[in-house]
Amino acid sequence: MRTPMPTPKNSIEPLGPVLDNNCMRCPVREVSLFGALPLEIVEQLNNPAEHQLLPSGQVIYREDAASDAAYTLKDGVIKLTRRANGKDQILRLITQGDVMGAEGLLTGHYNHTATALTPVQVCRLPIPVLKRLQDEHPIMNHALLARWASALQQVENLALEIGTKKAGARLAAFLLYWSGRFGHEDSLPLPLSRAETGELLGLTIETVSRFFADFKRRGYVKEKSGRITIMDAKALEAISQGQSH
Amino acid sequence: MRTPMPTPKNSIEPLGPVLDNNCMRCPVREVSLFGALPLEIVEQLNNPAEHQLLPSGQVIYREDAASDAAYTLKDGVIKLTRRANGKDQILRLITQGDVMGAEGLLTGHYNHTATALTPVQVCRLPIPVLKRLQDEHPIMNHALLARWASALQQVENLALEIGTKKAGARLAAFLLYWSGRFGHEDSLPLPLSRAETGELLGLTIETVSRFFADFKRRGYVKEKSGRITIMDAKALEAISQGQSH
DNA sequence: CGACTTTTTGATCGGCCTCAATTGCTGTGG
DNA sequence: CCACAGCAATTGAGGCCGATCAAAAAGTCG
Repeated sequence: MRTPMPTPKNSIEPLGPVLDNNCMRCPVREVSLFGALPLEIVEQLNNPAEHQLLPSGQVIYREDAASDAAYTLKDGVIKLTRRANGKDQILRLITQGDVMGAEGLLTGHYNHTATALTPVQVCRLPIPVLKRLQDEHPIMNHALLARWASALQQVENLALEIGTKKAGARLAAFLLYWSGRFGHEDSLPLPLSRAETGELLGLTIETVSRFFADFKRRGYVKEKSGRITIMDAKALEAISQGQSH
Repeated sequence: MRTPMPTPKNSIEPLGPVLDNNCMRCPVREVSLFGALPLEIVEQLNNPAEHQLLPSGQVIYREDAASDAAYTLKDGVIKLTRRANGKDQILRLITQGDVMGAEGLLTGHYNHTATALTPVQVCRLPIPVLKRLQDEHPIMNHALLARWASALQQVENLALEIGTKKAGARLAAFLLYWSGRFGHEDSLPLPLSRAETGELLGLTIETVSRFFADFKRRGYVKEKSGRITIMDAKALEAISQGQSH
């Protein structure tokens, strides 16, 4: 259902089967769970079959399904959603280096549905392997703890936004937050449709579209084929704090 | 505000009557972080000064303050809030056996303001002690991980509720959730004011009051001096799923 | 009992949703 | 290269839900 994107965007390069499956050369190894592990352990882990290139729109796992693996995202963007009352709520956006699905370690099933918003490269980590690493390398627990804490903070921020701010302020805050993840570039990918942005912020397509269009009209943001540029962060900042008009 | 609190803040000194400060006899030891520890370690930990009895309304720590300790709640209810746009959002309700403030382990500061909603008994755990336990007893990390995962799920549920449901459904869902925590009793304490319920659910005092009054009129709930009884869980369940009227 | 706070109820307003139609974009096939 | 189909995004009109403003009623505690 995805694919407004003409280009694979963030992909390191290959569409094709040519993946670099060597953990030692993994571009996100240091920031990943394995950053904490000794190099020789990482070498043992090397299992080409566990590296996957998936197309945009692909569902990687589903809410309530039995969990067999956690994933580290090497490239692309993934949404984690849960469904209530027939409505989907995006609870987290996964970007490069993030871990997802690790809740399977504790509960045995996934808490979300994970869907690729762009073509993605993921590293699949079977739960039993993760369990073993956890036992053999206590340091791994620190890494997991840090991941969990970061996830908790993200969701708390989301609840705070949705619970306290109105539509325009939520959208402005989200754009600023998102730009913070790609701060090094002038323009940044925004692989969320209006519908998905709404599912994240607890708004309808139309409301998101209206405020987005408004921001563009005022020159606060530019948008072109799935990429945006923040033109006036100050203004967005003010709006996100409720000083509208 | 809650009860006007005559007392200072983090006073080590227990105000009330003599507490049973022995960890070995602690009613929540098995469910607490210490449940994982060998008994002889727990004995060493025994430090009477770290057990506190605090009055309702007491602020235990504040958002952004440097964190010196985590806490286990032995008895009572505590709200964890964050502030945005001048509005408070309750992000979690802490009940017996829950741990709070452990984020200080990783970030060095608290992510919320913790306020007692009832008189509470807490067990104070200095961060350095926790760090040491973490190093010396890797099993402790499992306990922490489980706590973090549970907190994450709670907040995700909150975000899901606020993001996808309307007022009446949110309130009904909350009442059911809350009754789930005191399932063994027929009537259960609800130590949240209408204002606080609103801060949790992203609603105003008046909206909460209106729906609450409505539920009572219909006989779905009874309320008497801070305690409620769920009379018709089925009906509330239906409402929480959007099948109103 | 009397002062204060909290809750309830009413009336009105505004923001966001809903329904509906138009415009714009992207990829496809003639 | 253009026409067209199929979506996504935009824009408009109207209605409902919940916020806001205001006041009365009920509960709490000295």
